[in-house]
Amino acid sequence: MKRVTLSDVSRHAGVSRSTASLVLNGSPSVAPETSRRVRESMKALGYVYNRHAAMLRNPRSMTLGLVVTEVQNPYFAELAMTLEDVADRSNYAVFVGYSRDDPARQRRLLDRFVERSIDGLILLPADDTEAVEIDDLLATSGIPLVLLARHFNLGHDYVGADNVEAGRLLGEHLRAMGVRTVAMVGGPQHTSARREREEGFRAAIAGGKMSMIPADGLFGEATPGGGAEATRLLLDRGTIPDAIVAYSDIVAVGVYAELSRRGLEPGRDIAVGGFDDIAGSAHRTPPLTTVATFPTAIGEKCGELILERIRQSVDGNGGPALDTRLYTHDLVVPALRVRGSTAAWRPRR
Amino acid sequence: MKRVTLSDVSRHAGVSRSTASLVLNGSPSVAPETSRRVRESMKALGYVYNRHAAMLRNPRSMTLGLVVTEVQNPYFAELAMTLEDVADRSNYAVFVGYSRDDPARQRRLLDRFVERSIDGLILLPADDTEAVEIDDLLATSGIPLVLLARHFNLGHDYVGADNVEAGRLLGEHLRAMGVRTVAMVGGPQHTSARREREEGFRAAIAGGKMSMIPADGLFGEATPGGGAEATRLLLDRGTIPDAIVAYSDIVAVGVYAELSRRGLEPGRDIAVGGFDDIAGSAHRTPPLTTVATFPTAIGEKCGELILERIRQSVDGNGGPALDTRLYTHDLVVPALRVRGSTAAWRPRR
DNA sequence: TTGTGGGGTTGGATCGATCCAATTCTTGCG
DNA sequence: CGCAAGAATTGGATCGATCCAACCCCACAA
Repeated sequence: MKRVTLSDVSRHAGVSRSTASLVLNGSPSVAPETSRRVRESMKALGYVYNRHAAMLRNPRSMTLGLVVTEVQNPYFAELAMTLEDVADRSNYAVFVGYSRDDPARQRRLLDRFVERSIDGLILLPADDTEAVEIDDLLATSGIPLVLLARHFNLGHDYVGADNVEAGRLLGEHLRAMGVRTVAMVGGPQHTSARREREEGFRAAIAGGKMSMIPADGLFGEATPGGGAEATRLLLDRGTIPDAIVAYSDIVAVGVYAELSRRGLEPGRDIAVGGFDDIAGSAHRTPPLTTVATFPTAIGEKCGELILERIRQSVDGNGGPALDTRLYTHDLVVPALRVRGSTAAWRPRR
Repeated sequence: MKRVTLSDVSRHAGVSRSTASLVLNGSPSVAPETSRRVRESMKALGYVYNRHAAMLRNPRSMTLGLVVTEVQNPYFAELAMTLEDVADRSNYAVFVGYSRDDPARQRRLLDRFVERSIDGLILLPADDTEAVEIDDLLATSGIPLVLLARHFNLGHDYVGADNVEAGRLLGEHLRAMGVRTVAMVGGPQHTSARREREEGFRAAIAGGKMSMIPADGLFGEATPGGGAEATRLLLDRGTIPDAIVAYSDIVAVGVYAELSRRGLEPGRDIAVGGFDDIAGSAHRTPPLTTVATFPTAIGEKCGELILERIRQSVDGNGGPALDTRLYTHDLVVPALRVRGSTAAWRPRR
């Protein structure tokens, strides 16, 4: 019934507690033979390491915190899974929390994680996150932070897609296709990702013959339902654009649905574009033109970056370098995937 | 730079450490006025609770472990998110790990969680999980376990869909539609879910005029790609069945794609059915007939059950009741959703 | 022979909150 | 007035691993 402790192990192996501890941490100063004996005793007694006890003396918890808004969107799911991969490789455990775009809940999660002394935090910030709050929470606790996929200011490390470039790619493509009127639908209004995609898109079509239908009221949840709803509102306004750009592929699912419901065929009557290139997009009918944003690469880089920051905060003993240090902003280069949803479209004469 | 401790707080408030601790734990025996003062000192000094220190004396870590295979599948994503909801409500933090259907990785995750003394574990077991291994890991550590969505034997608590019933519902529907030949495609071969869905389906069509095409080799990843691949293999065999039953809605995405690629229209040339009723399914073209399996309800019940077991293991001080206790097997009742992918289909004369 | 150095090992103090038994302070009652 | 009962508070021991300075032992050089 009682837990096996390191003392039990050391007694069984005929050494001191200290030596057993050194064995655990793979110290080179312990004799191979001793190490073997201790390791055997551990197995024999069924010893399990008590990380909580260790943590009282040791600054490293080997634990990361990951807060994302949700994971129904396969794009976020891939980010989360990749980050867990990186953590797994480096023997970290991961606390996860879903903010559901609610800053209060996000705050609660962060408190809970800090209480458990995570070594580093990866945050995909909720819409309307109060930057200050996050800032001083982490400043006082000294926990390194990397922002993921969205950012609220540039005073933090950040890894995400180059959304401006992504918007530009899609804009240029549609322009080359001869699209004249276009609307952007869906997506959380105040996020950097939404803003940047639109910004890049506008830049690409600026000065041309293409015009953009104002997006007022066409924002919404990044879900199939949100996409269908926004499309409904758009088409109810009376004019039918040449093309619809969905905030993301998951939103495009709803765009397709609403078009079909009205007897419009996506890709023939209206060109449709998306962002992210999630697993299903190539398998839609018609296959969806989209801008791949490589969540696996983003997750990978984000994971490596937080591990790097943790290393620095430990051996650089958190000096004042923090203030003057240049933050890393890693923007992963997107790639256009032209498929049937735009390729088959022809301008009306 | 130094961490604020409970001693600091108590000194500041002019009480003893013990009293401050009592305040933290909301003991009724401390005077309201004292409590207020201590709480103020905490705020003033910026105290953060150190759960690791507490854990040395206190058996509860207020932390759960959740291991699922993956989360790209929105069905699993919903399970994970709902479980995190329940945990959040009860002030638990959640360790998460993705086994990717790899038993070795699953084992590694569990070790990592046990080391950090989780209070309870929720496991969506990997394909080919060694039951014994899990059993004695948890037996020696005394951590309560609830299996989720899949089970490997009945000697554990389990919450999932009633997959047999789900299969039966879809089988009866197709039978009523006049389907004569049908194939089931996709899904991980050795899981209880796959087996049970097929079992229920077969039971429903037994004795009728309907025949099932053997599924040898038609298993695979539960992804759009896996569904497309299995459908390709099936159709390459030469005969075209009246209906295809996808292991899950996410697999059905691939089935649709492969049919379209061959010029077959899902819902008209071949009826298609799925399982789970994920968010996109109602928005496909044609909308997908499926059996809803209510991941939110399952996650909810699963979360409540593990919390219940934790409560029992604490105050029932882990007596021998464990051996004779009856395990809970909670099967959530599924519901058929008839949509265009079968409703529009008509038998060839 | 004595001194030096280093590989290997050790005891004791320590991290920060909790538990327990003991203590002080009130209040009420015979 | 004395004493019991309860309310509120407290000091010290404790959980289990880590850190640190000290130590032992033996080889080797002066």
